Amino acid sequence: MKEPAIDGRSKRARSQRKNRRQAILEAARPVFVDNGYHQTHISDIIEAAGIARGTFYLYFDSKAAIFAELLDLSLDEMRASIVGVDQGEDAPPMEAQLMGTVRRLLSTVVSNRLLTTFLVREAVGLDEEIDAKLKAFYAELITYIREALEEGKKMGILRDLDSEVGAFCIMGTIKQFMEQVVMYDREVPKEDIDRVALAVLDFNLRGILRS
Amino acid sequence: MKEPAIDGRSKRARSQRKNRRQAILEAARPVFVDNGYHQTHISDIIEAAGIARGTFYLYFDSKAAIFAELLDLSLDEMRASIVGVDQGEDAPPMEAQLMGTVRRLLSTVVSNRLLTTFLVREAVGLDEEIDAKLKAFYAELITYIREALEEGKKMGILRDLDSEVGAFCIMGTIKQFMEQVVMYDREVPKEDIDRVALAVLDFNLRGILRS
Amino acid sequence: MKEPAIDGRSKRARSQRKNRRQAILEAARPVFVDNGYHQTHISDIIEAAGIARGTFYLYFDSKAAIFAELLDLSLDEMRASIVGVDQGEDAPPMEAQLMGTVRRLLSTVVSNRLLTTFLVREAVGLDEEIDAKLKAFYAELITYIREALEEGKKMGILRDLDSEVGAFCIMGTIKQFMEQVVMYDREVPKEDIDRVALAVLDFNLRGILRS
Amino acid sequence: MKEPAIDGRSKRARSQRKNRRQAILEAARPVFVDNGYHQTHISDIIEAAGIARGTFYLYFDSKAAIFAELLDLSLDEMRASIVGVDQGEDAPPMEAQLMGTVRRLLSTVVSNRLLTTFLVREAVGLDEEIDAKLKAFYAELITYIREALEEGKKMGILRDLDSEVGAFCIMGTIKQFMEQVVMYDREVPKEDIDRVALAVLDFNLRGILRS
DNA sequence: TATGAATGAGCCTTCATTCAT
DNA sequence: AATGAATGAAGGCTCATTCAT
Repeated sequence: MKEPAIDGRSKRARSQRKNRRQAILEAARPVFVDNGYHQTHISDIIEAAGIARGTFYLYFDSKAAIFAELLDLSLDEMRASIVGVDQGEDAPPMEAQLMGTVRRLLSTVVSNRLLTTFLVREAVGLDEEIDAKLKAFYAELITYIREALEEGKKMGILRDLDSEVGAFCIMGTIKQFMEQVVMYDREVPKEDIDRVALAVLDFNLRGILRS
Repeated sequence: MKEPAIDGRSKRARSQRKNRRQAILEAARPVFVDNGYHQTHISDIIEAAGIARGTFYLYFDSKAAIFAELLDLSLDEMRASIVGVDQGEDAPPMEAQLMGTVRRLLSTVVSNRLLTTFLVREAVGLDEEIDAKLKAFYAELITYIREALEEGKKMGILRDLDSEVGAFCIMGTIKQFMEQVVMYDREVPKEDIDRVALAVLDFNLRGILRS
Repeated sequence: MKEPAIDGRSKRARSQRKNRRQAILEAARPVFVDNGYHQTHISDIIEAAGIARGTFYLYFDSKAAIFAELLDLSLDEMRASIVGVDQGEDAPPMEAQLMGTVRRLLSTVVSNRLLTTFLVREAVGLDEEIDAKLKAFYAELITYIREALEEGKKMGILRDLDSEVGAFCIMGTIKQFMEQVVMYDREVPKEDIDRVALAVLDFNLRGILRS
Repeated sequence: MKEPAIDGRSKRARSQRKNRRQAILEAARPVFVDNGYHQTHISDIIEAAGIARGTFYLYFDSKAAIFAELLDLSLDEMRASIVGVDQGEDAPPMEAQLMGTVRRLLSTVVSNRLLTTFLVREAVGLDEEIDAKLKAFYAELITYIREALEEGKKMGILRDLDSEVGAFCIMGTIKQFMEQVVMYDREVPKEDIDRVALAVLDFNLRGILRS
């Protein structure tokens, strides 16, 4: 008869613990984005989260730890916006799929400026571990693009270009798009996004030369 | 007869002063590149330069100041590797000029990894002033590219794309190239550079689609 | 008929409370001995005792309080191993009594290393109150010895030495013995103890000079 | 011609540096003695030394480091007050030599209460390294005493006792003497010291029994 | 001009204790 | 009585900058 009480308490506790963690994470994110990693102090985070100094350390090991976690969350959100190209028979045409991916990616970027800021401005050169994560993420992305390119070549859709170089060029156009979004932090209307996403895709598909 | 002597002396003094500054700058650059801005301490710089602590502050106002100056130098080197597209009558064809610029740019990047590291990894989010400089540089570059694109369109060489988007896409491919160079800091043979430079140019000109 | 029940309940409660206290004390002792006062944290104690943080403070006012209590227990155990020298007519000879005391003391020390560690290594310079307790205990011991010495002199058994100095010298030999035991925390066989106890007694009785 | 100037400067600097170190050490010693290691904060030391926080760290790596150095100094002072027993032919009689050593030791102890406090009250259980130093010192001392005892036995001056036990008993009487001095920190007149030193020596030589 | 000793604001982290449940 | 999340004071150490020589 005691068990349920204990369970209840600990369940509540566990849930609250999760909430608290979540709340601190959410409070910390904009602080990091606004001030940068080095100019963000634990004081800023706990003030934003409305908690005491010690409380912070109940949930996170260190400043680096909470930052790494935020970065992971961001990377996962980005990953989720990319889905593998479907190569099945009835799959939509490759071009449409790529368009979808680019559009989704750019949408994610635009609708989550905090995340983007992390990826392009904050998380570089801070820490071995953090650097490694970013590097891995980008490598992952480039591999994904390269494989899509090779598949496209095999299918005869794409011309015979250097997949490696092609992949990082595409990667570059996407990252630059992210930069632009972060840099001019005005609201971007949906139509604009669509227009730009299309233009970026168009650029990548056909280049700048008059055919 | 004294005046000239004095002049001479002060000229020599001024020149020595300039040399000293230069020497400190050159000593500091690799330190910043290797350790990153925050992990570079004044101690590291003065040790590398072989000067005393106080001496450093005779030549530079602060750590941020010497960094900003190094950044400026880097940006100028980059600028020097880009020359305006010649629109005169006897000018070489636009395509050749663009190719030349890209090739020069990538060469500069490769032959000066320190500089590149600065631009892509170090100088971001450190300081309002520094950020502004970088932002201005990239804006400048994008403007330059956009104008070249518009010129190309007017001349009928380029197709009718969104110059704005086209410009930042090209910018993105170049920056990504820089990243790759920095990331894999192995020696890159000249032929490889040329090959990749060509591939990047090709990508930008023709995209990935089979025509 | 209710009253007794209530009494019974509260008696049981009181008894449980006492048990809990006892359990915490016993759990804390080895922790303090192993880690030292400052390296022992409340976390260590409650983990060892299997109780919650708050529970600890239901039974003890503070870390210093539980430590002081442990020290008191240790001191009492030590005191119990010393009994007054019997000066009655049919009492065993003084020498035998002293021998007994020393032997008992050393035995206590050896069989209770935790206790000993407390007395010689931990409980020094921590706290005014704790220091005072130790000081009082040792003063008590010295007084006891001094009085025994004076009695011995009166009885003509002992030579005419400075009782004060003699007392603290004996005290010193005992404490050093304790140190040795603590320092080399290997198991010491009973015979060894006896041999060393005898040697210590012999030293104190006859000194080192060839008579 | 520059060399002397530089030398002069650096010599002065080095000398001042030494003085500063010395000054900080001397300022820190009583602070440690009065407050104990854990209750001594860097703030206390720099206040006592009249220096800034950072200055402290120019001369010492950490709080533990300055403490260890003070301990070393104390141990060396103690060592210096002990000289090997001279076993040459014309050497003064062994007994006189021992008496000299004991007297010197006790004198050192009395005239340097700070030092003694370190040895008996402060430097225990603080730190692996510090503990090791103390342990080594006492082991050294015991070895010294034991060898002297064995020599004495060989020479027929001392009776056939257990040298090991004898050594630590003597050690114990000395340490206890130190304790007493520290505990009652009143001024002790020279005659008293001599009287007590004699009494301690007498105790160790002849024990308490009427021969 | 050059030196390098001195400065001190600032920051992360720990941990004994409290208190709402 | 028991729990454990929350608290916040406190402290050791760093490092860019200053300044007397």
